[in-house]
Amino acid sequence: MDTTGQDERLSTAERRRGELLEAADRVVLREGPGASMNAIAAEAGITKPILYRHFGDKGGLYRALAVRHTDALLEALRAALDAPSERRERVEATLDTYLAAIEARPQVYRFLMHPAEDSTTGEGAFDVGQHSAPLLRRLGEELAQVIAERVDLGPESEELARVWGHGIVGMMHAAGDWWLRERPCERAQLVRHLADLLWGRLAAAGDRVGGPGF
Amino acid sequence: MDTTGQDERLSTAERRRGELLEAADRVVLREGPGASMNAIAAEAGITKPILYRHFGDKGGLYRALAVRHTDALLEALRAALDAPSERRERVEATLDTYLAAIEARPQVYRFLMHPAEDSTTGEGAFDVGQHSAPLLRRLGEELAQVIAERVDLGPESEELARVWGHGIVGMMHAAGDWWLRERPCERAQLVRHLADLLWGRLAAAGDRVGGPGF
DNA sequence: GTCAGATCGTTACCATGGGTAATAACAAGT
DNA sequence: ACTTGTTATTACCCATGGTAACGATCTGAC
Repeated sequence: MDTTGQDERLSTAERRRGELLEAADRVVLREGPGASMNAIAAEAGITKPILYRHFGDKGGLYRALAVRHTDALLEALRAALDAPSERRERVEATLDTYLAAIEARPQVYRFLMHPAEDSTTGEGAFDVGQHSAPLLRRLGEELAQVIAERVDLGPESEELARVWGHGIVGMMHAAGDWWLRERPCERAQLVRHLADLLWGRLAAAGDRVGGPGF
Repeated sequence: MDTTGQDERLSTAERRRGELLEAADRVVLREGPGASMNAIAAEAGITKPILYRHFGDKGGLYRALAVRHTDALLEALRAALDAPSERRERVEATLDTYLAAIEARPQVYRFLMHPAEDSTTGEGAFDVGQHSAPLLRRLGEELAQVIAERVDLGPESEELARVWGHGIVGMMHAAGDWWLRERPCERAQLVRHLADLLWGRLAAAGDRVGGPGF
């Protein structure tokens, strides 16, 4: 990713926009999603109105930021999804890619998923247009498409694929979120556990002594 | 009639707290999670400082509200989880209970899960202490416990159960969220699709023509 | 040279909304 | 009646998103 290099054929406005986004990124990474527009403007060496000229409102800025990171993550996931290996391996690779990403940059992840975080002064923190849902929905749709394209699911293929796409993404997200907080095991282990779940081990497992199992 | 309305002789702090919570509930249901403390106070027939005396800050109020609804939902889920039927049936009943709940009261659901919503004036909307994660984590832990208690998972039982608990809850949540937005099918159908996913149908399905499947 | 007009930028300001003194009613115990 | 503790109110602080009005600067045309 050549974010910093001086791009040749870009209008000054586009260049500026990129610079502003990077400044915003730094601030958000440092201060969390509650970063104020003033702080971002200061980091960029300018003042608020310019930010508003470029991004409309705070939601616009955050959306631009989110899109940027989401694109990067999606690209990585697509690579894992498109690898020429067996299905189980592919699923594990995808899960691992996602988890590795959120492990490597938890701040970015928290920004994308959990808009608010601190409440030092008196405001709580801003959500600004709910960018978490877009990311998850995008991932869900993407996965649904891959499933629909490649897995033979009979007549209800389309519908099933979408349900599964969103379901699996949600599973990955929730498990990852919990794992990131508690770190109860290695990443590889988590990946195996989740793949096992997807592979129907819950259905296959026997009941425990004392009654019918879940 | 003075400000409080029809109160006989009931000045207990707990009663008041309950009344305030109900007023807050009405406002949040009407105006969404972005409801201001002033609005809530007005609905309750009192003023801000009283709310702050009772709940500390906005996060406290919203947390109290969330706990209340979460408790109700959890109770319903526990009933489905504890039914004396077979595992698959139980899983379907639990999924259906959850989905029926969010279908019946989407406003409540959105409040619990998606803190922000509108941005009429100029602020975006407040998250206030992230009450969505607590709900999901609580559900995840609860389910993990049920799984660990009743399913025989071998040596890693504990760990597996927690991963699965959070994973399944996340799957349910994400799929439900998407379903609620797009309504692509009947609830029963969604339940079946999700249960199928949990039952390993993804692993069992064949590849589509043209290459290895996901 | 100088003037019109986009850009790019700043200061000063508004409105909203969370949160908190300072203070007023008012009940009861003495 | 005097004190005391609870309850509620008014009036305020202050941070933040968002904007209007104004200034600087660079470009090309005449």
